[in-house]
Amino acid sequence: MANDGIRERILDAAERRAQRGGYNAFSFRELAADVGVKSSSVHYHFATKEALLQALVERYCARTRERLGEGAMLSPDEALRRLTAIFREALVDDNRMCLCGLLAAERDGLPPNVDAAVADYFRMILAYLRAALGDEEGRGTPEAVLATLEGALIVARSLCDHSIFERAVAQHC
Amino acid sequence: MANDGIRERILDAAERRAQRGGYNAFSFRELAADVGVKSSSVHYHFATKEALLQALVERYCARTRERLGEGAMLSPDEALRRLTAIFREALVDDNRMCLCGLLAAERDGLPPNVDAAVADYFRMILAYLRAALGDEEGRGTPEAVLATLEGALIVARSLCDHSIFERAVAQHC
DNA sequence: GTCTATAATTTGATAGAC
DNA sequence: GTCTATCAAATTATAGAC
Repeated sequence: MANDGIRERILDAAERRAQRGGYNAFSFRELAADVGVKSSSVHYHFATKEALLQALVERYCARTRERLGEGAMLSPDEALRRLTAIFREALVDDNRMCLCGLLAAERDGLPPNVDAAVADYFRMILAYLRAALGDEEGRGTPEAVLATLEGALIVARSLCDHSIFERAVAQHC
Repeated sequence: MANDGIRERILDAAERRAQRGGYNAFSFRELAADVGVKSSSVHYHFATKEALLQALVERYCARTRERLGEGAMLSPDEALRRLTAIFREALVDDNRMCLCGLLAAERDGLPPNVDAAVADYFRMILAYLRAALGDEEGRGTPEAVLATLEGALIVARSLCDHSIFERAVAQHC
């Protein structure tokens, strides 16, 4: 069950590329080459690019949700630690942006279904933070935490300096 | 001097489109149509798309610098107020992202010169904040302020809710 | 400095054999 | 389910007339 299934491997390749360059930075042919098939085979699994990206964002959102757990059952510190760790990993392991942060930035160039799936991701993160942080305002609002994490990845990647991420999120974690 | 010069009008059109969809979300033909010329005329003013975007980012950076003024000569409150106002305006007036925040997110799909110009923008903003905030840590680090502003635009635009921007940046301004 | 015309390439997508 | 072959459209970019 490790990682078989062409469909999942196509999504893996798309995820890697989309988190680095965005919606228009990769093609069916490139994904096909990554996986070792032809572009028509990619189209067999995903009829359109919109469908592929929608599935990708939904998988990304589901994985994040599983990894975070139930915000209401965690201490504020643990909840923030888990969320920050996910963003830090994207940066440190592979110099990636958050998939949904990047796509949301490109919003006006996205098909409607992708845009909607991205918005759902943000709603999920904000609900998690609201449940975890409760009424304490010492750590900042859920909106501030999420915004800082997204922006910290952008600036740290552009300046090729991971310590920028740490200085940006220090007050929240 | 209001806004004549085809060159400037091309940059205006590119700026509007790039701040909404990113580097690959517009073409020479679209810019030409916006301005009322043909795409070959756009190429007369900017030989390549890389050159056009580089000029665009440099103009964006220079305008922002002029509008901010010298950070060292401003109170921390006034410095933060000015910077926040620029980001808020992009969101409220026209539902735009920060040009450099969007391009930086797409980093791996950018030509090298554009990537470098975007990094210069972030260095400029961070230097401004360092000069303005000095050693006071009460408002957060320069990195945290910049990251929060960039991320706040992303999330607020995706969820079509300007109040998210205000809740995200409230602690800094 | 702008135009027409076009080259060269890439893209998302489809038809049909196997 | 993957392949070969191909299409129609769009893209960046150039040549040359005016």
